[in-house]
Amino acid sequence: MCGELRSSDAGTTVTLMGWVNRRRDHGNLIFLDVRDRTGITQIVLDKEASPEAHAKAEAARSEYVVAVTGKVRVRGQGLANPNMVTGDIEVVGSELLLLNEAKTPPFSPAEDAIANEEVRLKYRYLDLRRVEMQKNFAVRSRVAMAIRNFLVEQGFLEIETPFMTRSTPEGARDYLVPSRVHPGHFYALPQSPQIFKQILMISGFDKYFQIARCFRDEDLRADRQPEFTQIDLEMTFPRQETIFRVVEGFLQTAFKAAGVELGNQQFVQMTYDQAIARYGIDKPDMRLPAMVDLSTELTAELRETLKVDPALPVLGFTIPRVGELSGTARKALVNEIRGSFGDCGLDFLDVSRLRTNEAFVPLAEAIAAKLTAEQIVFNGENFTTEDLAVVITPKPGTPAKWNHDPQWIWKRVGALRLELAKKYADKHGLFTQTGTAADFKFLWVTDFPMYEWNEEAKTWDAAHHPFTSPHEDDITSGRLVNDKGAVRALAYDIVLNGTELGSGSIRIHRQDVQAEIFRSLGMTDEEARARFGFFLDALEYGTPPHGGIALGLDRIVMILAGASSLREVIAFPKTAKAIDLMVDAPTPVSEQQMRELSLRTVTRS
RNA sequence: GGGGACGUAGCUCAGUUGGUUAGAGCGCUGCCCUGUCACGGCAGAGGUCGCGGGUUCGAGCCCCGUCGUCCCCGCCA
Repeated sequence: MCGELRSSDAGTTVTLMGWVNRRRDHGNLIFLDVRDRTGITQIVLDKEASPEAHAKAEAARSEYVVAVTGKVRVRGQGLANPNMVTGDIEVVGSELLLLNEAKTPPFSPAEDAIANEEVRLKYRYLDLRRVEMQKNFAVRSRVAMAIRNFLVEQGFLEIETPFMTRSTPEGARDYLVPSRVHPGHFYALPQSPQIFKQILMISGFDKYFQIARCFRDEDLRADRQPEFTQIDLEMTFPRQETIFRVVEGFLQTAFKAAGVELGNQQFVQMTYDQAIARYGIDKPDMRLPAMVDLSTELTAELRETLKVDPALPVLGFTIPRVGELSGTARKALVNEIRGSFGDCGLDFLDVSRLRTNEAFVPLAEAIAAKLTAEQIVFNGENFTTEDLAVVITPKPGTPAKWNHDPQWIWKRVGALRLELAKKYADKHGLFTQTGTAADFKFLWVTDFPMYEWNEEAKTWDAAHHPFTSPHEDDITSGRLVNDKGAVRALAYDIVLNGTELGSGSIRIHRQDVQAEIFRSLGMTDEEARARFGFFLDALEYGTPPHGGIALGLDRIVMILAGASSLREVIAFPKTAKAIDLMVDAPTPVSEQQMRELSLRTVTRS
């Protein structure tokens, strides 16, 4: 194929088929770069040697589909192109067929500059011809295959589950499919195969997996599409660690398939509480140092002078290798931070300014020492003026909302940490991909809270999903009833570079516990039966302990491809408004179709 | 649902304080060219300045609305 010929092929006669990437017309000599999935080869057409082929080449244009037959020749002295893999050779075209013409494309797949997304998505077939995209989908295919092979070798059975299933009101909004046969009734597309995979465990398939399409009718983000692909798995009699080892195993294999040798990289583990306290987020980006609480460094006196609330944490963090900021840049930064925090009682403490006042020098030193300690733990480097230090203090008399949720300040400062990291990403180089294991920082987050307080409805909701098992201790201790906020779930997330790759849990396998959880979520037994009766029934027929996880294949590939949007690794993605610009979906349907489904549209006020 | 950025030639973009005929690069069309590889040279075509309204003697530029794309918050068990 076009990317495969080398100087060792010299002398052989070949036929190449592909698209005209570029044409360079020198009059009696024409060069055609012919492109296919594997690469590009230069074809030379000489008017004297092959007048017919040359004449056809004159008519050829970008993106014409051609077939060229000719002899492979090593290029002469000084004619090789070191920038091309096939640059040592060329094919001397003796016969050229124009298999198909092409309209002038709205943008060229050969161009380095890429068009705006609207045009790319509308002409997706042209966009997908670009080398970059071809590469992404090759990675995707290899990764999926590696995972499939790994799981099958580990004794997992691939089983498909329905796309048309039953609507479950919990969680994300469902995509609904109207039933023709049952007027007014709807199927729902699965948000995940959750209940089916648990039933498969009850059915005795002790290790199940599926590369499954899932559907969620929620608003999109760069890392969220309405339909996406999960590597879904479940097994019987697992401990958390059993699941972790399986996932770590297939990630190693998948990354290897994509050309990244993770070796024996540590999959760090921390609890949800630790993650919030150290990073202010449940999916910490471990490519950056953690936050540190500096409140112990401030004496009561200093707090008074600096107007710092004594009851709340003083959080500091560094963004390494930002480089020294100019005075103006520094001022702008401080204003920006103060501006965004002004309404919630947080203030920026400028460590370098502290040093200018003798009374505060010891404090500045103490803070610097703590930040240094953290940075040494992180990457072995001392904290220097090259690193950006940010210290955020709470003013006394802070807004009441904090009193209900002391984690609020951690989360808020944690968000700032990410914002600044992104802002200085190019400068500090921590996010620059090197193609080695060091680019990828994995993390398991465990012990998620079981319940989440819903301020609007004044109820406790399931933080994960209602089939998640609480810690055994929390069942026996009675916290399930008395102290829902403190109940920990046997739920875990796998996080990579600040992106949640997957989420799983050990499930409830006892009908009485399941019923108890439904009750604790404010569901009466009747309601639970109405929604999940079939599942409660199943639990009563000998359910083994089981658990599993689901990982976003799209996100894994996105990170491996170094892309910043899922659209780069999904062949036919949708826009932020969930529209497919190529096929133009969704569309209205005919009156006839609507009638068949017993549907009528109404205008919403 | 909310906030922000963007929308000018096929593509990427510039367009000053509101002022005559709206520009560049790439691409495209024609002609020339035997060693280019982002080929080169000459000539040329190509515009509903997203759309609608308003202000003004005059709007690509100001105001209001609207549509589209992207990013973020909410939402995503």
